[in-house]
Amino acid sequence: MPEIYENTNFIKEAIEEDLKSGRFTTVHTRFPPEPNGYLHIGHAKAICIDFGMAQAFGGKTNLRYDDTNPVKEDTEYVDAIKEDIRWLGFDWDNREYYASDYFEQLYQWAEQLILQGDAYVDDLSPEEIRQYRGTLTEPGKNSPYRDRSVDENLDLFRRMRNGEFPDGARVLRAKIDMTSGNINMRDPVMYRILHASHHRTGDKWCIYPMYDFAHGQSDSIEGITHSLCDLAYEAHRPLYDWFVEKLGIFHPRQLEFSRLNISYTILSKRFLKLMVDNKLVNGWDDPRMPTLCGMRRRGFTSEAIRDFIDKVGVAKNESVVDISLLEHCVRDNLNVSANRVMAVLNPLKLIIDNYPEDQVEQLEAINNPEDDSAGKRLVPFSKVLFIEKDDFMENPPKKYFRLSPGNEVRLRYGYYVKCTHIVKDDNGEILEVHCTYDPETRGGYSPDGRKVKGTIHWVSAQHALEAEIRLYDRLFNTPDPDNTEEGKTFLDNLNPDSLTILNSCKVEPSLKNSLSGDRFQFERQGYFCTDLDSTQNSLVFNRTVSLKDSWAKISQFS
RNA sequence: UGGGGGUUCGUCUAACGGUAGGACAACUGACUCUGGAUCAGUAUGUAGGGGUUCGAAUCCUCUACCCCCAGCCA
Repeated sequence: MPEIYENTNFIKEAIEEDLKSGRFTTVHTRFPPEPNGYLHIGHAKAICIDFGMAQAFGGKTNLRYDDTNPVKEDTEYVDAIKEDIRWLGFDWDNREYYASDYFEQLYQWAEQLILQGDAYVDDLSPEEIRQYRGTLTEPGKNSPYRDRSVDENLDLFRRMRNGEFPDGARVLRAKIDMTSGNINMRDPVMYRILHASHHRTGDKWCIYPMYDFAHGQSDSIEGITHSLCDLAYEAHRPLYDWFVEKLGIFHPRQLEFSRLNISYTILSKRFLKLMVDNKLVNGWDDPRMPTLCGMRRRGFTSEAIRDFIDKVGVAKNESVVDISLLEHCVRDNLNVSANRVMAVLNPLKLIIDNYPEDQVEQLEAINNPEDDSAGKRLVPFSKVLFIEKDDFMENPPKKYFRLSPGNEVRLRYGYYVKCTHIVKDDNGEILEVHCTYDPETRGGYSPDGRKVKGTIHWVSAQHALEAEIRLYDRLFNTPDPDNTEEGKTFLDNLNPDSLTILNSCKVEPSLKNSLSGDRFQFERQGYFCTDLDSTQNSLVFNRTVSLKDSWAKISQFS
């Protein structure tokens, strides 16, 4: 498992104190996803914290599905979630649990609370319960069914289990305090009637526990010492504590941290699902999605994501992390791990007039200057090449170091070439750039020591492979997509240019056998990976992230 | 105008009564066969007011602002 969380944070400090004080002697955490959707990078933060904290103290982490609501959950998600956690680099050994494993125990505990006079069956309708609950500023009032006898409660609850009542007819409630300032303590619902088939227990149950009655006790059963969750559950902690205290069972400690937010990004299962369902993106694993499967397909490495989560830190401040930090982490990781390769996205023909017609040279190129062990490769060179359209300008501005009439540049790993003239079509569009090369500069060095300012990449026309290249950009064009004016939604902030498909790109022949998931740096362009759709005869690459481009910055000011 | 949290460079995050530090972003410059990478440097911050103290981001107090809670969701 990856090393993570060498940095300190308030949770780590709290755990240290607990160990020191003897409140706990070991550290055991859990990651509790609900199997109702795909994991996104917000979950990655929780995963890294849950597993990372346990690991920091030599403890364990359980995977536990929080599957208490059969109408929303599906086994489809169970496997996807496991795959994503493993991909991220974490392992729960054989400790794969389900809240539904504990349904019988939870039921018994519910009866115990009834026997203790701490729970009652309520016949109020959902609407009435809402009314009786009061508001944020007014206390609630007791249900007329609140003072039923233990025997009656027990009888009714057993009949709820037996399926004698329709959905919504009754609920089991904790008897706490209808006047509490904390609305969660105003006799919260423990069980509801749901005649629905559960993905694991099938039709065995028609009553299902609520989150609040399931989570803490599940933690307790598993011996979880530190139950780490997001700030939303802070107001539920008194209830969490209340249940385990009343039941007299092992009492884990719940600690809350702020969830991850990223600029130009939406991290809401509901919104992500909306985009998938409305085909605004091509599925959960669309490379533009912040889902782990989407990011994986995009070419992100799990190392980069873990590094990002680590750099973001753990605190209680509600914060929005700049997406540029994520991009930095991806570049940082890919820079040292991805092999370099030459690819021309928008081809322009470059003809070397003084190069022998049928000659082909194999030029040596370095695979990764950051990693000697990556070795070298040979790239074929010939008279007719493709270069990037952007790398030629007929009337260049100042500080443009690339090819232009009369100017000399270096073809990477190749020769110095000097532009002599261009050929245009009737519309004035440049068809060919002609140049001459200096045979003395093979490999990219000149014996007379003269310097060229620019180095451009190229692909030999007769050896080039055709490829489709998908350019991805941020999905939204505003930093806070969900913050919209009246009458608009986050969908109005979708970036119409988040996907650009380039169809006749030219890539060097070494890419012929690349496999889905392979990552490369296309020199001077960015990091790319071979897409799932790619085949040997029809190559497809995704742009993971562009390289930092200081020319773009210079040119935008001139 | 109930309850619970929060507020430190543009953005995240440290500092636990003793020089406000790091990362990303930005801007200089150096170097470079990727206008990449790397290196060096610059600027920017304790929400506000009182108080305690030799000394306060840190302790006390008042104020302001932000977030969460009124699902038979999690």
